[in-house]
Parts: sequence; structure tokens; C-alpha cells
Amino acid sequence: MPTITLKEVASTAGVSQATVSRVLNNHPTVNAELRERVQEAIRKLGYHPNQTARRLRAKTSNVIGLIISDIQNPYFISIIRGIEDTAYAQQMSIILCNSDEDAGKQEMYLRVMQSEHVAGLIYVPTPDPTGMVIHTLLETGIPIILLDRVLDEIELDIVKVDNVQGAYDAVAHLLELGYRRIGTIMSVPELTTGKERYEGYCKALKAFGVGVDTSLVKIADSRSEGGYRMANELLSLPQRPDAIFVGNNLMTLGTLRALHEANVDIPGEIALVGFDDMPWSGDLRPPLTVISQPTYELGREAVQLLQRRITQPDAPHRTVTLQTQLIIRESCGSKVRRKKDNEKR
Amino acid sequence: MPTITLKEVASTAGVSQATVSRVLNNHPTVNAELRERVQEAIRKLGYHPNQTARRLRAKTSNVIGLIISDIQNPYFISIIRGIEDTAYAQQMSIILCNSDEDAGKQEMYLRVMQSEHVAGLIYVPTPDPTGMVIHTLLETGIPIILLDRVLDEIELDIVKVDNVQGAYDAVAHLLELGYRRIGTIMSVPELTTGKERYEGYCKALKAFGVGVDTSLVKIADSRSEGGYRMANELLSLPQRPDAIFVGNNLMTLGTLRALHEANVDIPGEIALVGFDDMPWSGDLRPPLTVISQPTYELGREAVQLLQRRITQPDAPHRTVTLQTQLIIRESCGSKVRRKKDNEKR
DNA sequence: TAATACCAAGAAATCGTTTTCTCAACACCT
DNA sequence: AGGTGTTGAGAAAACGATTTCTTGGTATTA
Repeated sequence: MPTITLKEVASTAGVSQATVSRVLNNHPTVNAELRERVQEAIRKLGYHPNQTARRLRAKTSNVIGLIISDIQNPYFISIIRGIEDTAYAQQMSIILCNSDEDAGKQEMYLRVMQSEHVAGLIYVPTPDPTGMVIHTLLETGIPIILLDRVLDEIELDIVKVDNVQGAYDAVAHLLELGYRRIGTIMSVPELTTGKERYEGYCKALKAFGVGVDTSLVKIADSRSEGGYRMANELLSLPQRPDAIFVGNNLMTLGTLRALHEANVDIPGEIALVGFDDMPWSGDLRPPLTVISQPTYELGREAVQLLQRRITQPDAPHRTVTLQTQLIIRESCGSKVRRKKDNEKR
Repeated sequence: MPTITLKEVASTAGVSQATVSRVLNNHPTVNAELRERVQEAIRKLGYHPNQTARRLRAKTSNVIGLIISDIQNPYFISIIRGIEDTAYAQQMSIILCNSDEDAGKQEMYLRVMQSEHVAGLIYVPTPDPTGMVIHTLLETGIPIILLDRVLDEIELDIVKVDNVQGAYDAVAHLLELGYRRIGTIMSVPELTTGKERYEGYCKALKAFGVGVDTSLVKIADSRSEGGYRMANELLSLPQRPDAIFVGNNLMTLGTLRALHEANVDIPGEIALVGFDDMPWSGDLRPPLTVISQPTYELGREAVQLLQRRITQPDAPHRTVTLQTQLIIRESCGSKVRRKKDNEKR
């Protein structure tokens, strides 16, 4: 109940508050014996510095803000884990916010960050019609790292994957297997992930001499429901696609559900490749071929980049682009499957 | 860059700081005209109160701490979402920590909470050999809500589900379907969830006049890997079980993987029922029959209980127990499946 | 030896709020 | 009319740390 303050530590150690503070922040200019006495007192009283007071005075906050666009998404969860591990290893705490792909919530949370005076912000932006808030936030000078998605208009530090290449790999894989009528379900182009992955899709088709049939290109919000709806649209086409490339994990799940409900054989009738791996992707029916992102590393990189930005506010902006990986399972109808089956018996 | 403080608002509005503060916290005793002038100044300057200073002085922090035992677990994610929504709707921020089922990390995070002077703490405890920290934390008087799991020795507010009943429902369902050799993979009994669900398992067997065969009872850490290992142990038994009840979602995934690798037909050779539903449980192969927890509500209840505890520190302790729900899909070999198939055509 | 530089540690100011204290103005009552 | 509450608002203290300022003592140098 009676919280112990630095003042009391000072008096029981018989020194001034300044000295205690110096010991806490290990300044070099403090006598060894006094230091010992102070540490003894701290131990004895069970003293823990009040971070709030410290933050107010020192203006260096050791709290980093985290605004995620969808916390239900397993993809972001893995990232959060990377962020969390890295941050706490450096004695930083995390304030978590979930903008829910909602511009209003996002704005509110950006204001929270501002009020909390966080040391820095890791931010997965959601399309914002006004774009005002982020600008005012930038003016406050809070260091910001953009994660996963990019805001074109602003120059900032960025951590992302090579979406064009990832999508290219996915679609090229389908093309190599002989599929030609490849549909795609993508996030809105306002999300750079959506735009870039669509670009990779087109690039692969072009590289194989296949034209882009826009009737096969569906745009949805990035949720499961969107994938479900668009998959049904693809299914109701007079001529169905023979393969579908889906732009993120949740939409892939929705697509899968739609195909199951329609009793579509995967990959027999329609092959499927998704973006983002999940721990249980191999346990779905059928096991999903996916483009996997190095999520944990994305999180770690984001924290490291943020710390660099905090300590060196004027360093040039940097974009860290990590590579994706094609994980071949069974939903694409790859030869690998038969090979694996042969090995088994 | 130059942060606007309350002081400046006061001077541009031509009033004292106290008045501005009173306006901010809408005290009734302030003249309408002055209030208007202050609000005008706030708008004009784009003032945002410094939460740190406010917290230091008012000692009422509007930050709640959240210590989760495993952030990779989809179950906790849904809960977090409920917490997040409810908390921010009441202008509270969340500091997130992931103890990773690690006693050391947990201790560190409890200390963080203490230093951060959070208004309250929602806490999913991890078995801690010493048990010291939580006690010292209690002494500080920080309001604490226990989530999901219970610490027997201490009286606290608790939000959980009826684990005994849930497990009973799962096993009873298997028994009704005719299975008699029902194995189980459980969390360690140090976790009350593990203990209670095991209790439900035994209770159901007893109710159907089936004895508990301890060779069919496997204990594992709550991770996927543990489920995988124990499933393999069950498979290598001279006489395999004809059904398995798994004590949480991650272990269920691990079990599923083991069964797949061993080419076991589910539910033909072995039926499977898991605890915890996941958004994609119906898309696994086979679609999983599970005991579903009302996760979002658990999160919401936790926040509400916490707020009650914060505002009424001396109110009697309360345990909120929510009910689970059996969701029948295909992994249990239920007749429902055939029924459903009949309905379809 | 006197003057200067340096150093460790205490005293006091500071961060941006909220809250207590104080006081003037005004209505109310006998 | 004089005393007594009320009431609204400013002045100042307080929250618990860090940082600047100050000081007394020691080391260094001419």
C-alpha cells in the first residue's frame, strides 16, 4: 500500500535523491561505497522506480506503440510475437492497439499514442480517406516504422516483404504446373500489399505469355468473409478458373470454405495457392500451398529499425525488404505430392 | 515539435491552469463562458493532455496490463480482441505482455506492471514454482483479474469457463456415439484448466460406467509439440484408443498432425474431439468437433470485472463462469454427419 | 603558497498535470 | 445591516522521478 519512493531510499541510505537517481541510471561519478549503500537500501525496501514519473521528467519513454490492422489475423500475431520478444529484451513495454481495418479506430489510436508520448510507433496503416492524422503525428516527431504496408506519399522507415516476387513465385508455380486460367482474389489496391501482389500476379502471367483476364480478378476486403464472397463469384462464372491465387491468409480460409461448400475438388477441379503461411496450414484439407512470410523476423526488424530511428532521429530512411518463400503442399496439385506419396511406400 | 501544454492553453484562454484542468475533467463548477473559451483555445492550439503527467499526479492510470501465457494461441487472441474492444471503448489503453508459459518471463512482466503503475491487471497465470511475485504484487494493491486459469491459494476475481462441464460434454458425446476406449491428452494438472478438464473426462466415463484406464491418459505442455508427442505415444500403445479427447486447441493441432503422419483415418480408426474452437476448425481435415469457449465474452467480462474492482476495491470477490458449447463436426464420427449429408440432397 | 581546475554529492528546479488552499464576490438569513 | 454560508476561480503545492545548479573539498599548476 505505501509505495516506496526514491525519496525514502535516499533517506534510509543517508544520501540525497540525486545520488540515488545517479545510482539507478549508473552514472560513473558516484563513490563505490555510497553506491553500495544505495543498492542495499533499494533491496531492503523493495523499491521499484515509478516509470510514470521517470517518463515525465526524462521525456524518454521506453514504451513503444503498436497499431495493428487486424489482431485476429494469425499473420500479425506472429509478427507481434517477434516485436514483443525483441522489445522486452531491451526493457521496452508495448502498448497494443487493434485498428480493425477501421479508419476511425485508427485515428483514435494514433491520438492515444500521441497522448501516451510513446518513444516510437510501429504501425500497420489502414486506408484512411483523410490521411490527416498520420501527418499531424509526424509533426510531433514521434519515430514511426511502417510495417507490412506502405504509405506512398510519406517517406518513412519501412519493414515489409517482397510482395511482387512472392506473388510472382506463387503464380509462376501454378503456371509451371500447367494451369492457365488462374483466378485471383486480392486485397484492395489502396493497400500496397494488394497492389504489389496483383502486380506480381500480372508479371507472372505475362512471363508465361498468358493474358490477364480481368473477369478472373476479384477484389475484396482482407477478411475471410471477403474471400468467401469472391470465391463464390469466381465459381459462378460461366467458365470457372482452374486455379486461384489468394492474396492473404484470411481470404484463403474464406475461399477454402466456399470451395468446400460447393464440393469442389482441390486441386482436382481448382488448385489453390495462398499468401501467408499459418502453423496449421499443413493440417487443412487439402494441405495448403502458400507463400510464407518471415513473420517473426519482420517483427524483430521493425523493433530494431525503430530503435535506430529513436537514437538517430536524423538518419536516412531505410526500407527493409525480406524475402518470401514458396511452401509446396497439396492444394496446388504439384507433382511433389505424388513424389512424396511414392517415397512413403 | 513544441508540445503544447495545459499552461499555454490557460494563458491563451486567459484563465488559470486549474480552470483548464477543471474543464478537461468536466467539473461542474465552472462558468459556461469560461468553459467555452477554454475549449476554443484547446481546439485552436490542438492541445492533447499529457497522459504521463496526468497519471503521475492523479494516480489513476487508465492503462490496464495484460499478461497472456501464450500469444501464439488463437484462443487467447480472441480473448485479447474482446479485452481490447471493451477497454478502449472506455478510454483505457492496454500494455500487452506474453509470458510464453515461462515463469521467469512472467515474473519480469509482473514487475513491469508494478513499475508502470497500471490501473489493473488481467492475468493468465503460468505455473510458478516460487509463487512469490504474485504475492508481492497483491500487496501493492493492484486490482487483478485472473483469466482462464485459477490460482487456488489466492482469493481473487476470476473469469473462466466451466471446464468440467465442457470436458464432460465432449467425452459424453464420444461415449454416446459408442466409443469406449477413449484416450485423452491433457495439460499439466498444475494448470487448473488441465485439472478440471481431466475431472470432466473422468466424470463422463464414470457416468457411462467406463473405468479410467490411466495408460490412455497423457499429460503434455499445452503446445502443439506436446500434443504431437503424446498422440504418438497413444498410437504406439499395444491397443490403440478408438477416440481421443484433447485438452486444448494447440495440442489438438499437434494430435492431428501425428494422426495424419501415421495415416490414421479420422474418425474411422480414431475419433477426435478438441477443446477450443478456432475460426478455421471447420476447414481442417476432417472438420473438427470441438468444445467452443465464448472467448470474446471472456475478454469483455474480464475488463468489466476489472473496472468494478478498480472502482470498488473492497467489493467481495466474484467468479464469472461462462458455459462452453459442443460444436459437432466430422472428426467425432457423429451420426449428425450422415444426417447432414442426407439433408443436403 | 596561492590560484585554478576538477570532482563528488547535496540542494533546488523541473517535467505537465491535478488537487488543495485561499479569497473575493454574492446571496441569504435573522 | 452585519454576519454566515456558498461558490467560482486563481495561486500554489504536490506527484516522483531527472537534471541543473551549487558547494565544499581535493588535486594541479605556476
